[in-house]
Amino acid sequence: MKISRKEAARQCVAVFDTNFFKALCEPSRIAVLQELILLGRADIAAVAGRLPQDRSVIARHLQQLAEAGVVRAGKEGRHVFYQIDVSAIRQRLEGILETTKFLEAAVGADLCKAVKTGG
Amino acid sequence: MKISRKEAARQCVAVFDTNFFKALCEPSRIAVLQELILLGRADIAAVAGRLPQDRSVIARHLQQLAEAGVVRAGKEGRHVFYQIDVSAIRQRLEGILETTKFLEAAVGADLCKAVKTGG
DNA sequence: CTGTTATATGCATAAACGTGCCTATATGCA
DNA sequence: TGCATATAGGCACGTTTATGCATATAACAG
Repeated sequence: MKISRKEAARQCVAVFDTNFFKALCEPSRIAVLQELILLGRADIAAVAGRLPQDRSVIARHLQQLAEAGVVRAGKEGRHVFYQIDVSAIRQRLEGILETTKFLEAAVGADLCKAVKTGG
Repeated sequence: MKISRKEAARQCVAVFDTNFFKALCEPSRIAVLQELILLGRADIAAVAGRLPQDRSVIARHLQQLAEAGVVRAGKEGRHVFYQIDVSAIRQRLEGILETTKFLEAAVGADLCKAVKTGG
């Protein structure tokens, strides 16, 4: 399907301007995610026990990751267990990749024209 | 191929902790990217002319996008022309998706075990 | 050579964000 | 009820970062 450059730009913004990338662009949150992978499923204290930051900091990072759909939270009594939602991440990435392919089709056609200022 | 959880975590960090996501997590830079898609290939002034920020700000955003491999720069006389590198973005996303699938295979197996603190 | 234009960069400022401390709330245990 | 633990959230502080201005450098036009 041939889509317009304008539509491609709109889709690009819609895909990239989300909390998904925002959540994954911080090294500390990646570290949290790494510990979560190693532990499989763990509560906040268990994750924080393996990282230098304060518990409250880890708790907030996990909240942010959950809002981004990267991890899932499950409350059990006093504990809130987190686990990485790999299939959600994969689906999100597949969607982004699909949009990128549309973008490639829309942009690749006429890259010859160059826009510059008056001079 | 079956990979260990530890190896999956290592790969996850290697993939996510890059300037690629860092470049794409800022709305202003996404706007720059959007204009670049609309214009096809343009110099800094042409992009900045369509955005509220100062030229120098746009120039730095474009530099950052170039360092992340999202756009390509080509100097022609006084002008520096930028264009989005969609195939590079696609290849990068495909690599990330591949890692995510490995992660899915390593993590999905034993998600039953839960780690929590002593209490 | 002079002036104009495009970009790069140093600097200061403001906003966003990560971080840690403290406290409130809630849950579980004796 | 009384106490300990897990989490949530307010608050202040320091760092990062986006932004704009001024200036330097480079290239083109006259």
